[in-house]
Amino acid sequence: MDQRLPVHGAQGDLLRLVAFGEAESRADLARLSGLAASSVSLRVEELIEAGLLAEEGSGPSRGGRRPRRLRLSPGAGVLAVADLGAHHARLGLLDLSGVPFVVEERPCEIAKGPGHTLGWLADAFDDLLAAHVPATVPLRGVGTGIPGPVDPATSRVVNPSRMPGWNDYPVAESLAARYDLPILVENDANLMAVGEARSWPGSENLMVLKAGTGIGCGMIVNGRLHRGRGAAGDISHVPVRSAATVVCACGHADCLEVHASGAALAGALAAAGIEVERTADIVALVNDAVPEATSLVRGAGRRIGEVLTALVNFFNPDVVAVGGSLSAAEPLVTSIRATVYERCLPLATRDLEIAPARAGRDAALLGAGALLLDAALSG
Amino acid sequence: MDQRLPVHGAQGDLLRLVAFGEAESRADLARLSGLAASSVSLRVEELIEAGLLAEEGSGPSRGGRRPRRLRLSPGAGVLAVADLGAHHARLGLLDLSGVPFVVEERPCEIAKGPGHTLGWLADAFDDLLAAHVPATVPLRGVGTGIPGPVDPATSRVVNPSRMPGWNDYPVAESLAARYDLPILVENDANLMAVGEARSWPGSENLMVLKAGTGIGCGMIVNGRLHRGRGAAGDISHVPVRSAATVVCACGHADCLEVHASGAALAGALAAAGIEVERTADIVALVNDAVPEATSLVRGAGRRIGEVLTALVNFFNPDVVAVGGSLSAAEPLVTSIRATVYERCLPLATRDLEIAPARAGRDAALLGAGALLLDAALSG
DNA sequence: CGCGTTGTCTTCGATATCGAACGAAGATAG
DNA sequence: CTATCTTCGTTCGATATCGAAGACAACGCG
Repeated sequence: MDQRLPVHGAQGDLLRLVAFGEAESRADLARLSGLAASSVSLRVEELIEAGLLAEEGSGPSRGGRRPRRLRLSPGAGVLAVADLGAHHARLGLLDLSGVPFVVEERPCEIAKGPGHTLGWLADAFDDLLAAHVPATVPLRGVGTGIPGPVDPATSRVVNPSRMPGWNDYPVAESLAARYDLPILVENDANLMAVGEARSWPGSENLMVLKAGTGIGCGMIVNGRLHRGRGAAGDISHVPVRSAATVVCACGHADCLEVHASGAALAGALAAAGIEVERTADIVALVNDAVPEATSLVRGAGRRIGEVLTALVNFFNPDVVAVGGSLSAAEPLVTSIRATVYERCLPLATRDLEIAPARAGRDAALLGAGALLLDAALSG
Repeated sequence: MDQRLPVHGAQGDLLRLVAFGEAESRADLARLSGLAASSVSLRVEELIEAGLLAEEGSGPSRGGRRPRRLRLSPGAGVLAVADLGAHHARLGLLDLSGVPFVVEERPCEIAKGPGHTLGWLADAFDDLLAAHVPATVPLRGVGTGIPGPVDPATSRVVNPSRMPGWNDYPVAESLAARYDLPILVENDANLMAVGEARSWPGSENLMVLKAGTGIGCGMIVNGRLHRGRGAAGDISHVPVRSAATVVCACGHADCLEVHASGAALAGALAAAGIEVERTADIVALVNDAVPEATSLVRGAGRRIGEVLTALVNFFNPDVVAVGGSLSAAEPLVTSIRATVYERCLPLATRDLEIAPARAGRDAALLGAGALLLDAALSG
């Protein structure tokens, strides 16, 4: 059941082009890969031989002979990916195009520690695989998102604020012990950014904001995830202006997180006598036009926009995509946009799009799939 | 005198490795380029044939046969580069390793407009070439830094704040009309960042601050300059907290520039009855321990540090290098460092170095050389 | 001084890629 | 329906890269 993809050299690039939907024929592949048409034919032949690609009828003519359409072979393999949250995990099985064919959400307490959680996760994967994947179809990679910083050099969790027991735990090694496969461990906001980036073709530089219970951000530079030393994108503790001084768990005052996160809004609503349990409840209140909630969300948007102003001037992205559960509240995006456009350099906002995220709830799973495929297809 | 480098394919990579001092022998080249030793020998042979490389004695043995040391041929060519400022231009001639062998500073009023300035620049280049370069040595590239935003797609100046008449002027085309060669036009802070980056081997992600009369910043991501859409790095109009409200030329209040630039400090000193002409005078005052000057520079450092806090958390670089004429005032770097370390996430500052720039006054010229070589050697 | 070791560079056959030419299959026009 | 053009895919000789083996050159040690 466990085996690495038997690809070498240019084969990986070709497979990737087909998997990501960029190429559908040998001619497409030749154009996009830069290889000679003859070389493409040879490689494709090998990939079909290996059971990874399949020919499937013919495509539409573009004025000449019809192309013979190429697809990933359905039996080529699957990826198992997850997005771990504080109390829930989102699990998915993807085909080698990175398209999910099963997605489930299961309760899971990350605070129970890494040993317990990762064991549970692997069991859940095995469970899903047994239920939805024939034994003949091999598992090709395993990946998970983590709600905390991940050191890209070691794939260990570092200084997580809400994951007791996880600090410096070798997550990737733990999974590798159970699966002899490419393993991916990455911060959840980063995965979301990668997934979201695929919904913005043509844009090479993106900021993807995750506004939920907490605030996270992922950064795509030149089409690739920027990790820095593992902390990149963490804007939750940037100081913001505010009338009242609120101290954050990090020890500093007036971090963005204590003024604009879903948790902070829930607190403020509670102080106003409105109890909410989860961030989705806040969105519901806004959609019901409860003035306190709307006003609070607007304020959060302005605070976030203030922070983004500096970042947009500095990074000058093509797109700022706003995702996370709180982004379903329309005033959030609106007020972020207003603040950034008002205060940024015209040059920086000239071609800037600030918009709700497009990739939906599975963005992180899609991102995990994309990164896993990248890893598997360049080996 | 004008001809493009006659290199194709892998030759460029090899030449680059020798030029940048990373390889000194065929064996080095084989290791670093990933090519087979036999292929390297062939390519090197061709490059020697073409007069670009030369063998120069033998290097030190590492336990076996001595390597035959490779160097760029002295007659291989030169690059002409400049860094245009408001009232001065710094001009240099570089060999193909990017090492300057002539550097001059000449007065030049950029406000006279692009036609005049670029004509003057080309005359100055011709002048320098005639004086220092034999006619047999060809010019291989021309580049210049500009104190304003440059659109990377078109190499035109866009919305420059202090360059009347330059808006949307096709600088690269204008130079190309006079030189049939690779042409480089880039923002001055970006060039400085590229030059500085070469002084930090091993660091892939850098922020390079240029603190002078104005405030600029360049960003190196993954070892390469990040341009965004041409505005990346422009932090001069990020709002900062301040007691007094000062309106900036951009129309907004309390931009970093009006509180922390050399120009702003000069203004504040004048208000205190101390007249200064140039930023260097401020540095002199600080070094003479004039309390008003030192205090103002400290304040500027804190303001800059505040802005950097958000950027460092977000970008998570390996190095923040502080350059520009004002950086010679030691309290500036000290107070930037103190502010950033105090307020940033520990994870983001764990491996962060905040230090004075290492590349010196020619950083921008070095950067221009590096980018020109990159361009010339990948064609 | 001889000899094994280590590292550098070249020779040469094996292999992979390229690119031009060709055949296949369909669109378009008269 | 035929002629012509376009695109797709394959065949095949020319070319470039590779990699193993060997020649070369210096060092260290007995």
